[in-house]
Amino acid sequence: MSVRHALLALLSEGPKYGLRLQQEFEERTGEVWPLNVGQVYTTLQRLERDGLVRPVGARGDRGKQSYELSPAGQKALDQWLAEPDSGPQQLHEEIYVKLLLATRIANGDLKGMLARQKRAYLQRLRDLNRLEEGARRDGRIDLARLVRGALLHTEADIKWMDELSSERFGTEGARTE
Amino acid sequence: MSVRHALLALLSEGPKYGLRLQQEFEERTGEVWPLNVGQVYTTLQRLERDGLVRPVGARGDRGKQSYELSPAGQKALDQWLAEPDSGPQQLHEEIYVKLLLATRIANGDLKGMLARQKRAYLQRLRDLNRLEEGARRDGRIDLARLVRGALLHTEADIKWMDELSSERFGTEGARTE
DNA sequence: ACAGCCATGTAACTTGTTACATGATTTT
DNA sequence: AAAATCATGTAACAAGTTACATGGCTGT
Repeated sequence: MSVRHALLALLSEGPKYGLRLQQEFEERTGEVWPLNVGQVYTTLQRLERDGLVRPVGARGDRGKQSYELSPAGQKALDQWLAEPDSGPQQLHEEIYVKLLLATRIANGDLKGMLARQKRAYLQRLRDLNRLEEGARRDGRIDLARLVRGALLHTEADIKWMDELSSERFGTEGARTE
Repeated sequence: MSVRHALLALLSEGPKYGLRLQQEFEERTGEVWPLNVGQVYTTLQRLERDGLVRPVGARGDRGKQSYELSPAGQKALDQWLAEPDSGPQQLHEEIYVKLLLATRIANGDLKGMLARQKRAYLQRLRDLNRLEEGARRDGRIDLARLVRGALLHTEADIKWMDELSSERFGTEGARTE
């Protein structure tokens, strides 16, 4: 539901047309979250279907069709902002599944896998750091903040992997007693 | 793609039937990731469609239909395990969108929103801690590990929120100059 | 006139997800 | 025989995502 809400949020600043929404979105998230323009239109349709946005006025300038929040849409946005993040989804991430289940099957080299994974994460850390610097330099502070969040998550993942690495795995771990 | 791969991973230990897959999955992830049995069947169908698993033998015991990995399925699993986690998705999380876009619209009380959000996260932290303890006590170490991961992520999110809170927001922040 | 951008739109597909239906076997 | 449990299956939808089609305007 992220794109839906993102569009609502952008529209809360005033009516905007499709392409503009896409541009503003990418302005903020840029290379770390490219948004296909098509998705903006499909999402707008769905939002309209659900009565959260509505076309405003007739087509303008170059066939531009602006949309605005409906009262229901404003309400939905406020509600979304007010309620804390929805929780358990936190756990549905790929790396958890991968490492957890991998520890069970341990196809040959679990250590190798962990090492590879960690190397990739360290690389990502470096990339993100570079990205953050660049973003700050360019005054793209939304992007910088976003990247900062990704950085912290990546660090957390690395810590998690380290903890996993230092446990005893395999057939004799993973037992009750 | 998490459920798909999880099933592949479970099947790599040997042929299993639908309900059993669901049970083993929940044994490990339990309350933090309930998996509707129906989804196991739909996913199995899709995996079979893609040639990654195949029914093995005829129906047994109580109408049980076991499935096994095809060579292609084994290959897909190995590949998935070998390649590092796919990256940019890291950024598509709801809280990022919410806080980032919220800082722009600042509907009334941004501070309040951050505070509310943080309170919810601290609560989650407590819940997860309790859950982890319980899981360890019950010898459900996969669950414990999973929860541990969620814990670290939650801590990272809190840290992120704290960093955001201590920035200057609103109209005069967020500028290039 | 032609290239290229602006802008909208859509058909198609994927995964996740749920509610519900169905039949077979145990248990009481 | 009724109730509970095991087990499979399906119809339906949401949201994300992409590749492609279309038309209008602008500059050369």
